[in-house]
Amino acid sequence: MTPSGKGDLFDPACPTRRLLDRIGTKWTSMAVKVLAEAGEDEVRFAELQRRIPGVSQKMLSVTLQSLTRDGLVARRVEPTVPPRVHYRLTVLGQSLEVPLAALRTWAEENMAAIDRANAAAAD
Amino acid sequence: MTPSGKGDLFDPACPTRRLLDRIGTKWTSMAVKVLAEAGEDEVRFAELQRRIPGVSQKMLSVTLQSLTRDGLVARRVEPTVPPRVHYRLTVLGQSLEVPLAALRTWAEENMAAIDRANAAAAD
DNA sequence: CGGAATCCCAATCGATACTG
DNA sequence: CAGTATCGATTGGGATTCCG
Repeated sequence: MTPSGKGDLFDPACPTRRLLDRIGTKWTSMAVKVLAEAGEDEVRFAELQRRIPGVSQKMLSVTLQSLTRDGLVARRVEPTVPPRVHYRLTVLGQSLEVPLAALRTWAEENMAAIDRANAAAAD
Repeated sequence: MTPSGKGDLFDPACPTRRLLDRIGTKWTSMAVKVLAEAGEDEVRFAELQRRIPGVSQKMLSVTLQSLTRDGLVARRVEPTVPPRVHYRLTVLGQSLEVPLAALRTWAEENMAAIDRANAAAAD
């Protein structure tokens, strides 16, 4: 990356876009929310899938991998057979939950207004 | 839209995902930021493009259309020739800026930690 | 049980060209 | 100037199958 070439892009100093690329991915915010609701408790893979309606095994898997690589989620494997894998938010992940919760609150309070604007624009 | 159709999915009671679908789109958050920085002032199309490095005419256009339909941005056309089109955040758009700014702050403060986690995971 | 691998479709985005 | 139209490349993500 960093094509210092020509039409060169925005600035690498814009972490916001990079963050939105991550949390904007289809299932990430829901996974963070579910894990945040669990508080200190760990949540197993299947349980997460149950609590995130519509998510496929694959997408939940890649989503959790991504969050784990980013240091937002911690993964713990019980070496039993069959294995049990537990997830929880890291401290960093919990700190992200704060602004994310604010965004959720905004969404809950204002999506209706956005829907109304869209309906009005549909003329 | 209005996923009353079929591709329908999880619960419609989750406005967060729908919001993230919008602001998570590549240029939306940057456009909102630039418009927010302008405060009460209006910003012209070309000026927005100048302030959002890398955005194409087309993408800026569709982004602004989307924001306008959502009632987050107001569009004003001066019927001169050539025309001048001005954009500004609506009150709703300004209210979105608040949680969005919080997310930006988080991003600026913690993306480095995420990058470090990624580097550490690259083993 | 919790993934990894593969396939495939749909949406997104960029480049380019054209218009009022 | 501020778009719209079209096309092609890239990506996201769902379904399915296989593995430890």
